[in-house]
Order: sequence, then C-alpha cells, then structure tokens
Amino acid sequence: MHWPRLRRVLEGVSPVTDGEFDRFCALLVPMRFKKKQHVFTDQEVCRRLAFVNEGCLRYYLVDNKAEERIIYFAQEDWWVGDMGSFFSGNRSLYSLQAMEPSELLTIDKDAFETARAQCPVWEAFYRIKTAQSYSATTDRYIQFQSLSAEEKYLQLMKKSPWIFQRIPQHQIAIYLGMKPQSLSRIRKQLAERGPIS
Amino acid sequence: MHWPRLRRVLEGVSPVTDGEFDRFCALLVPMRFKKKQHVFTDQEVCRRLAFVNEGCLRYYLVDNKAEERIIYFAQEDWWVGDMGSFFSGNRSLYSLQAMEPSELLTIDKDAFETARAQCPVWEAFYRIKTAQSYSATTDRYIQFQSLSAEEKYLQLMKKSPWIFQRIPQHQIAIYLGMKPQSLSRIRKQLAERGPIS
DNA sequence: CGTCTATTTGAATGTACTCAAAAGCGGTGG
DNA sequence: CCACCGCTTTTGAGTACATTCAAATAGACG
Repeated sequence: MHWPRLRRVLEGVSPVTDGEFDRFCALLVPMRFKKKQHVFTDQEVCRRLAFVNEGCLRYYLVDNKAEERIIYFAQEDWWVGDMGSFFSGNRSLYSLQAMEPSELLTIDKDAFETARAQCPVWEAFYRIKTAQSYSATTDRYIQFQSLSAEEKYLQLMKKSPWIFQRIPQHQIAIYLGMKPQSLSRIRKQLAERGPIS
Repeated sequence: MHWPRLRRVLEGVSPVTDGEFDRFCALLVPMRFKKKQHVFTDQEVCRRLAFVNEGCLRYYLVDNKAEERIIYFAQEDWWVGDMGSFFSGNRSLYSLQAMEPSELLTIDKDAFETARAQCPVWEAFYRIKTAQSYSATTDRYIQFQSLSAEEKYLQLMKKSPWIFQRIPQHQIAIYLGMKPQSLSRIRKQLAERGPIS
C-alpha cells in the first residue's frame, strides 16, 4: 500500500527512499472508525499513535466539573494520540473520537521502537514534531490567557478556517473555551458591527 | 567538575557510567546570572538549553496587551530554554530571567547534536523529557480552563509549595493568570473562611 | 530614615456565564 | 410530501467572578 499523504508528510522533514518508506509502512496497522466512534477513551491506555489518512477527529476530556474540554481537532495529515499515556503506559485523561468516518494508520509501542531504530526518517520526524508540538502548546496556553473570547474566535477563523467547514459551532465554542451561547452572541455582534469588510 | 545534581537527574532516566557523564559534562558551559539578569530575551534566538544547578528563574513573555505572562518558574534540577527557538533558529517570543543569583550548565546546538550522537543517556533523557513536557503543558492548558482563580491557587499550594518560598506574590498571581489584587483577595477569603483546617 | 515596591482594601465595571425559552434545521417515518 | 422529533443555534434577562481604577498600608533595601 502507498499512503501518499503519509509519505508527503514524512518528506517534509527529510527525504525518504522507497525502501525505507516501505519498511516503515509495514509497521503500521490501518484502522477505520465510524462517526462518533472512539479510538480510545479516558481511563484506558493509549496503545497506538496514529496518522490521519482520512477523516476528522477531536481529542478531548471531561473535566472535574463534568464539562467537556476539547484540546484539538485533527484532520488529514495530523498525527494523533496521547504521547504521555503511550510512553508511560498510564491511563489517559483524554479521549479521541472520530467526528467523521476516518481512516487511521496506527503504530503501537513495539513498532514505534522498531521504527525508531530502523527508520531514520521516523526518528527525525517524531523528534522534531514532538518539540514543535510542545512549543505550539505553550503558545496556545499563552494565547488562551491573553485573548478575549472574540479575539480567540477571530484568530481561529484566520488560522484554521477548515474547522468551520467540518465542525459544528457548539464544538468550536468548547474548543475556544467558551459556552455555545457566548460564541453565538459574538458572531451576532461581529455581523452587526462589521457587515462591510 | 562533578555536577552531582545533574548526574542524579540523568540517572533518573537511565544509569550513566563515569566516562559517559564526563564526556557529556565536557560539552557543557557553566554560566552565572545575577538576580534580574536575563539568560535570553524575546526577539533573540535561544542558543543554549540549560540545567539549573543553582538558583531560580522565570520564563515569561509580554503579550499583545503589554501584559507579562509567566509560563513557569524553574529551580534546581530543571532544564530551561525555548526548545522551539533553539531548534528552529527563530527568535523566541519568550524571555528567561534569573529571580535569584543562578548557576546554569548550558549546552549549545552543536554540543547538543554531539551529545545526542555520543551520549545515549542524553538522547534518552531529552527524548523522554520533551514528551513529558508536552503532556504536562497540555494538562496545564486544560487546568487553566477548568479551574477558578481560587482553585488554581489551592492547586499550586499543593503541587508546588516551593514557589511560595522563593517567588513574590504578585509574580505568582501572574503565573496563575490573575491580577495581584485578585490573589490578595482570594488569600483573604481563604483566611477568613478556613482559619480552622 | 526615606524611598521604592509589594500588598491590601474599597467601589464600580465588564465579560462571559447561568437559566430559560424560542426559533431553526435535518433527518425519519407515516 | 408533510409532520414530527431531536439537536443546534439564537435570544433574553439576571448573575458571578475577576477586573479596573484608586488609595491606603506594609515591607524591604539602601
């Protein structure tokens, strides 16, 4: 099997030979998930990291006040999973759920270690991506503190317009850390204030 | 030079031989910083990651509203620096400043790559720590959303009591994402409500 | 002792929330 | 095709938590 999307993503970090790519792909297990199906839920260990070959998912938790909190939405070309749980073997606090029928290419811990030893591109890829994700999460933490609800909405429109094509509005509100009612009001205000622009 | 704190921290991940530890230490440059001195500031590239052998620092930025936001306080045994800037070579958004006279053991990018190739303990250490930091930051992002100002304060008391021994209260308030006045009020309320406990 | 900074306190304000209900939308089955 | 049901989005009124602005008090350092 080819998985051209995956190949393109890996090439983004360093060139890959056919042989190395095939070796890597041999370690992956493709899996399909129906809409609303969970890849894993909280209270279980995340045993596989996964590449989103097709579809759209949300990574979320239910907090101590029984509120859902969404960490991210993922679409094609994203890697998903709970690295903390994956490496430590502890149960995850988070859940990963398909928002649309999705196809994932998954790798378990043994395959991960094999790939790390035998596929330089994979070693480089996840090393770089982990550091980038860490940075990006720190940036997001700060943005969450700094921005008002309206600013968060406008920023998301600018940075991730695809989300508005695939995700219902009340989920976007939760992702932005606000109530669906608040997002609705913000949209109304913006529509009134700036129909021109 | 011995650097027993550093050795103990590395041993936390995997055993180290004297030879490997010496090889690693030879790649480090010790540096001292006075109180309030910056290790690096925003607008410059973070060229060194550093181990806190002694002292206490804060990692912060000035946001788009000209407000200081503190990402973390670090004390002995922490590794500090902006990994995003360090690896990408882009200017950092963040600044790192000594809160007390501090001694750092620093490593630049060349030494880092050398160490990664030649010191297995270092390769394993930063790989594991990066993933852990990423997880921890995600957890913190969620906590920031979920908890009230008072809950954040109580949680910090429980999880990082050392901070209250070394850091002035208004800096703690900023770290918790609130105004110094708010933290003062919260402390007052808690003192009134629960002198018994 | 005096100055500078940190902390506390008060009063008024604002942003986003809660509770509640109405309107809109999409899919299903009669 | 239409009627109904469930879910999403909108709207309204009142509330809460933390903020702003302002000033007083306390504490640290030279």
